[in-house]
Amino acid sequence: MQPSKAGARRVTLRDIAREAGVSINTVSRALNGKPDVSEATRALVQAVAAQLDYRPNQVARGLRQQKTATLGVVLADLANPFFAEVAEGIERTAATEGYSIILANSEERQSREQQAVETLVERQVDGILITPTQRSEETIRYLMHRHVPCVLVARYFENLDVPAVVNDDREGSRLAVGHLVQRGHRDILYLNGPPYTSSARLRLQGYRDALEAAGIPFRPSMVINTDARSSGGYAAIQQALAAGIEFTAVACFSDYVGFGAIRALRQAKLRIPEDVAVIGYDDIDLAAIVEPALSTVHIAKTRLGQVAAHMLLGMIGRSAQERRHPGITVLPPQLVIREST
Amino acid sequence: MQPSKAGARRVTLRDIAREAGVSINTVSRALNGKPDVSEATRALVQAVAAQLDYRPNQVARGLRQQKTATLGVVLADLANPFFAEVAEGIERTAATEGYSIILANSEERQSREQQAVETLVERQVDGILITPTQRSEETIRYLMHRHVPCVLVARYFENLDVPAVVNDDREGSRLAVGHLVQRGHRDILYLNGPPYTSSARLRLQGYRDALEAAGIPFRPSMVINTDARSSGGYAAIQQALAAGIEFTAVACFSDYVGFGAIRALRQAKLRIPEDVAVIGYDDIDLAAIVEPALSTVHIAKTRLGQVAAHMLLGMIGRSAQERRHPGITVLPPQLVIREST
DNA sequence: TTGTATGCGTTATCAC
DNA sequence: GTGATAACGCATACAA
Repeated sequence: MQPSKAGARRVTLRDIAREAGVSINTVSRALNGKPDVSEATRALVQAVAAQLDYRPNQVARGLRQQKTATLGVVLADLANPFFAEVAEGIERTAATEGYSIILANSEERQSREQQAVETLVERQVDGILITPTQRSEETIRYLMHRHVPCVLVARYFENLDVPAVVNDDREGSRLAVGHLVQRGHRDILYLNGPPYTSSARLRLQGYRDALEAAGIPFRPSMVINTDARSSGGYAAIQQALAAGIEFTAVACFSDYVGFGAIRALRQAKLRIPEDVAVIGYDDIDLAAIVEPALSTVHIAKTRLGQVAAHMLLGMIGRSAQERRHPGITVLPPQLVIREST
Repeated sequence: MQPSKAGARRVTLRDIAREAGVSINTVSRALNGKPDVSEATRALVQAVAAQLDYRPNQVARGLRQQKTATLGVVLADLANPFFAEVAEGIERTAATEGYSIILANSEERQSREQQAVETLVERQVDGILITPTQRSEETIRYLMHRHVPCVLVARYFENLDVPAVVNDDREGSRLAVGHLVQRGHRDILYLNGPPYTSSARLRLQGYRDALEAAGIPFRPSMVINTDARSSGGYAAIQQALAAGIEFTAVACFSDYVGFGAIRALRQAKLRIPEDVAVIGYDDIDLAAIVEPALSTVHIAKTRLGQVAAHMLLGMIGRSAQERRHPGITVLPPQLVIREST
């Protein structure tokens, strides 16, 4: 018997059944380790299945069982190492638990996010992990309305009762700025991220907390909004320098912003950390590699993904009504002091 | 009528049919824009569908049509910005063409790669994009044997007739090293990547090409193998320094390796580029941001993904026999000179 | 123009 | 233990 000629139809349970001389569902139960099937026939069926190189059709199985063993993942920016690492964590635990992931990239755009979520629903994913754009709550409400298990990652909505796994952004930022204060800095610039994200708002709040704790008055002129890209950090520093703002340290929304800031600072012939200290946030792996190595706040990014995936899997396990909200899990950030402060 | 109570069953064609007072397949053709359905009933059906917030079940559709509109993507290292950007390109064109992607991460391990591919086959993906670990050809052969359309990305097998989209690694490396030569360097260290990958082998070859073109004898002692991580670049430089190898420039397998090299060089109080020039490969976005900005070879990573996805989609369009191999597409690299050379 | 019947590959519910 | 039979939701060949 020639296995799979050109354009060969895929082998199904029916083929095995015919070959083994048993019924189609005996094959099914034999292969799925169900009871009530003699060891003899089970062995026979398994042998035939192996010989024919049988692979179960998960699409058919998904239709029948109303369960696809698939998780939807929609990320705000796949090209950003932060999200890529989160994705890595998600993928790993999903794979370990026998789930596949369908990945979508919203590129921080509400329309793409909405589109992605609708596609995932149509594809009957068992649950969705999402780093929301936060430009609108619509998408999340839609998911809740359709009773699709959902966990927010890295960002969350204060006014929406949806499970989430986040880093303690406020605390992390407080740590970072507190560190600067401890080093004797009082004129600390803050390069903020997109204010529509919970992470940006909370990190800004942490900055204020740290100032307040040190008795340093908060000055709105010391915070500059950026787009969270390194070019944003670069532009912000140039802007601050041009405006004649005096500062000896700069705390950044992210490492990327920090890299841009460092670049602008250096071009202005300022030494780091002697003239100006710089601290980032996220601790992407390049932060440790760059010269000077960037002080920052470590987020366990892979872990974030893993924890979120486990939480979602837990929700999927139980039925709709007993599916109590697991609430918000907050992972502790960690200050990492390197060379830039 | 209350749309979706708690634990509501999903609305199907049958529900629309009942509500609209027509048959189930009239609904199907009305919704799918098929001909032979009066405009009146089509309008009615669409109205009812909208009112019930109907979403087609793509799993059922996939089973019926033997086509899932899904692409499998298996990446060697999701956390690596290079692959993340490739993934971004793939995802974007897939989404544009109405396809979803199931993402798997092989982490450069043969066992995970094999596992991933088998899962994708079971899930009936219409085709697979893969950056092979190249530790074994087994996986690819398996795919060919099963007649699953497949395109290799960024790496390829010289002895296997499989479509691929790659960067011209040999030419890119030749460009990079040629640039170093032109700057007057003759003692050029080469930090090699994992030799089992086609990209590493070809880039090493490009290094030799450039030396030969300049009449500089190749010395095996000038090439040091690394694991392609920045720590590898760091260690390689330390090793070279300790061994007393003399060099005025170092060409690297990747930007990551270059970053590590720069770090080691600086710790040894060597100035860049005055004492030692460094050039990378890939042009990940951080290369431009870092101080000194890294000279490198640009690969159109997103484009790589887009082209590969389009090629795969083209293969999926045609039937198995008329599906001639589209061959190997080679994208031109581009030398980017910044501050490190 | 519309409805009926069948099947995609699988699992589950029943008889035997 | 095992085997018919139905059903998951949809699309299609065919009948009306």
